[in-house]
Amino acid sequence: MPANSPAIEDYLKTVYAHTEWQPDAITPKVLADRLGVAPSSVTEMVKKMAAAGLVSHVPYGAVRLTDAGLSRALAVVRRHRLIETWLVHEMGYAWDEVHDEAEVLEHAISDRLLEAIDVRLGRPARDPHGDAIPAADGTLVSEPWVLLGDATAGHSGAVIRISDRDPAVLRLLHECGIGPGTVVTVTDASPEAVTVEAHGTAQRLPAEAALAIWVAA
Amino acid sequence: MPANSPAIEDYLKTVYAHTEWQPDAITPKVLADRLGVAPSSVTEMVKKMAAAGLVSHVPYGAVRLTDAGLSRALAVVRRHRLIETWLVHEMGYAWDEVHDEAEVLEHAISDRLLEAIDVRLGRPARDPHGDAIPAADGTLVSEPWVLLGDATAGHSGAVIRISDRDPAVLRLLHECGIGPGTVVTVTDASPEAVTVEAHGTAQRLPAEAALAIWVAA
DNA sequence: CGAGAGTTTTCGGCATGCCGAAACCTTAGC
DNA sequence: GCTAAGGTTTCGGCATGCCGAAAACTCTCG
Ligand SMILES: [Mn+2]
Ligand SMILES: [Mn+2]
Ligand SMILES: [Mn+2]
Ligand SMILES: [Mn+2]
Repeated sequence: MPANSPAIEDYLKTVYAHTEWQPDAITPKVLADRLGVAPSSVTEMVKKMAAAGLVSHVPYGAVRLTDAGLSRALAVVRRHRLIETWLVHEMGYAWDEVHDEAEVLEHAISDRLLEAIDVRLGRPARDPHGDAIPAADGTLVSEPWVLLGDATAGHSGAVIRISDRDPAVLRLLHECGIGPGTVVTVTDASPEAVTVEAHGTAQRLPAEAALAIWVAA
Repeated sequence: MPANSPAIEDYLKTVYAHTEWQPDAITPKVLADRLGVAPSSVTEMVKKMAAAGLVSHVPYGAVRLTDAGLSRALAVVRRHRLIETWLVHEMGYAWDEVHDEAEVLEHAISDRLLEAIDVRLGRPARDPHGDAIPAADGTLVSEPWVLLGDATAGHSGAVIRISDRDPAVLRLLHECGIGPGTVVTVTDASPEAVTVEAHGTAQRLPAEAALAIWVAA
């Protein structure tokens, strides 16, 4: 009946985020891993969310957002990314330090305060990781992209976005001088690692880093 | 065992706030009214907090903060008041609009973000209502004061602080042009209302407003 | 002193969200 | 096709925080 709570907002956000990186719908197991809860907790919560019309789910099947769930998820994603942007632009945070703070604040800020932050920042279209910030009406900017982990040798383009899921990856890329906007050229690609040229120097990126990066197609 | 949670933080803050306006310790009934919960809920929570060493309480008696509880309460009050100040100084809120937002954010902000806000604001000593903001070490500024509701005719002084508990009182005072710093002179005092001269005009303040105002002694 | 009013506590219960163990499906490999 | 592994669900249980009803207590007034 409630249909909204910090817990449900995090479930919605996680289901949505998965679709940004993977074409197939998320399974309960992956949801549980991402959220750091037991699979049995996911079963229960998904059942409640399905009853509330936020996701569709058949027993033993994957979890998909309904239209209502997508719109709720986009609202949470908007909060998360605007807060991250604010922390970096105004509060002196580095891009690899904002995720945990935003993870909590996204559930606590009012619509009014969010609007005030959005205005102060000039209604940004992307957060510090290059993640697109949904507009208040759910609109999203988009550009053609390819996962750096899937790119072939010779591919060249600007980094569009970097997953903020793993702080270790963010720190590694920070040390390499790679961030949103950096132009990279793939010189060698294998399943274990991708070697790119960036700022005129060669960088070897392990698969977990290469799969966290979108490059312009 | 937890000894901290949004609920416990609100209980601590409420017990502390009572001591700023009333000399006697708070009773469970008043605590319940202020928090908007049932008396039985207070009994349970106070028992937990006493077990955690945050308050002292004998059955059927009043509730008092221990040293540990006071220090925890001051930390929450500091958060609340710094957030209110930030909302007014940087986010375009009026002083009668900040309380509810701060009531939620005080439980969500990290120490690091609080420090960044404090620095940005220049480490303010008082919030928009004139409430003293405890320093990170628990230090508090203080000046001699008297409740306007207890003042006698002829008393004159600057308004030091105004309780932010009742938004209606805040709006009334806003319309009267009375805020922290306003110099008022009591021209008539009765149990029902106090008449003061402020900015050269007479204002009749009902008891609930007069009892929400500290004036310099 | 003895009531009665008001306050406080006790008790059973509910809602949310989480867990582990065990049972139950699905599916890939043989 | 069968089986075993792995994913999913069910089930009982726990922690937090809240409630209302009823019992217990305190205190004031007559
Ligand atoms: Mn979150
Ligand atoms: Mn991000
Ligand atoms: Mn609060
Ligand atoms: Mn205040």
